[in-house]
Amino acid sequence: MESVFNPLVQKLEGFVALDEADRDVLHRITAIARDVPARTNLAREGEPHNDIVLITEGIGCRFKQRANGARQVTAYLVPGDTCNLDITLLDRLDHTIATISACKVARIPAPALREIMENHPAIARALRISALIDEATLREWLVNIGCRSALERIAHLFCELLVRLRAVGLATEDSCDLPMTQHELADTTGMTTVHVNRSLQELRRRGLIELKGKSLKILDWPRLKSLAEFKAGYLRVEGQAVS
Amino acid sequence: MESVFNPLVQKLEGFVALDEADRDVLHRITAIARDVPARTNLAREGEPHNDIVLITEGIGCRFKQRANGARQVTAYLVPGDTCNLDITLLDRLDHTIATISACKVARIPAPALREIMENHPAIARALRISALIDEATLREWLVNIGCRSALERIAHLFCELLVRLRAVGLATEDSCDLPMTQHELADTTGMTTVHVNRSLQELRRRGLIELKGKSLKILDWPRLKSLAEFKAGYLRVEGQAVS
DNA sequence: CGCAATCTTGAGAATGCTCAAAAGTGGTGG
DNA sequence: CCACCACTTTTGAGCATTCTCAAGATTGCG
Repeated sequence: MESVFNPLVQKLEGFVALDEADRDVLHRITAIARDVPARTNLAREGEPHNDIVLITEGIGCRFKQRANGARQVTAYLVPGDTCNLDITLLDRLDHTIATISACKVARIPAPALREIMENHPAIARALRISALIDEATLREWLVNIGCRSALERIAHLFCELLVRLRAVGLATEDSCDLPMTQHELADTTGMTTVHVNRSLQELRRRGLIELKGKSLKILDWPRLKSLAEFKAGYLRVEGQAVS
Repeated sequence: MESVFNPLVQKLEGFVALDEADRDVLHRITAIARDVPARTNLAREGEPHNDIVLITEGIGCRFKQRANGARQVTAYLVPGDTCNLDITLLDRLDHTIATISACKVARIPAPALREIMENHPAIARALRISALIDEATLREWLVNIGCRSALERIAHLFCELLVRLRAVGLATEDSCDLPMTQHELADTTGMTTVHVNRSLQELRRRGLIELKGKSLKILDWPRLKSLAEFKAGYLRVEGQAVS
């Protein structure tokens, strides 16, 4: 029963070698995941919270909101992603965590996670690496919004998403689910919905991508990658056929 | 001799209670800081590196650079700031760390820091909190560039800088050093130098700030703060007269 | 004192935004 | 099973913010 597909195990094994006991613990954590509908807050800005959130299915996000309603998505959470390792060190959350699509979410009490990290150094190490990658991703997003044109931003986001989903076995060589709306893509890339729409059309017109319903297919990876100036290094996913 | 001004001690004491031994270790770390000229790289993107960098005087930054030369500053480092706590977990750096003004910089070998963190739990805890705040600041910068107008971005950056420098005793109630050029402010806020210049003039015209040489004075904190929609919470500096 | 970097100004252009409305899509209840 | 409604995507037109290019003024360092 332990050989069930598990994005968390797959992700962490990309960073460290896990033994049977490690995998066991991770399977047990993953097993407590519960269904959460799309567009549901998992933890709200300003609130204290005590659980570490782990996504095992679906896509979630972190975001901050301005008084005028403007929203900035600061991260996408894909299966295998956890949030807020050191959460007990801060009293309140500075941002909101929510689902985008319907998800399965495990909530791990902070003391339980601490115990796991103490007893399983490989897991602890892998989770710390994971947190560093999340931070590097955040920096790359800043570069994306700060230095790239609208077209490049979308292209870069799609490259990143595909690589991350492939790393946990949730994408084929060239396609993956894309559950977010154009409005959410706009909130992610610092653009308006209208301009996201026109940029998507331009990417399609150039034969770089195909969008069918909620599914993204990359038709020309080399050109998309080069347009976005995408270098996957910051994601630390080795062994990607096309990196 | 231990009562010498020490921004690292001052910063960490804002998060946890330190005992004499803790302070002692921090003073010893700080003492090894050496002079580094302005505009000097401390660690380069793509290179492995084994030292934790600590700024004790001056202002530094992290940045990433695109092939076309475009640069995105992803963080400012003020005295008391360290970088890359868990550095040994990743083989190479995803960004460059450099000085902006002339700095004093201590380089702490990773094993030495690990030992300190093991023997001084209060320091370990404070440094972890510090790392979380750095990440929260990164998120706030993403909001800044993604959601705010040119004028608001500069205003927000100035608010943040003043609060951070006050927290380590390096700013008066309303003014601080501002060693970065308008070109560097542009690379920070995702704008062009020309537009930074015009935005600064507008802030001056509105009576919000005063810039003399490399010194920034905030003339109307309430209005500047409200223009930028600045909420200092993410910086976790309590006890600020004007937060 | 002179040179290089920084700051400032001007004018025209482009990227991306606003507002508005139409077309398409999917889910729900009757 | 259909109809309706809300949400999402698409399109158009005009406009604003910000960029580009270029040159002149100022500052500070050697």
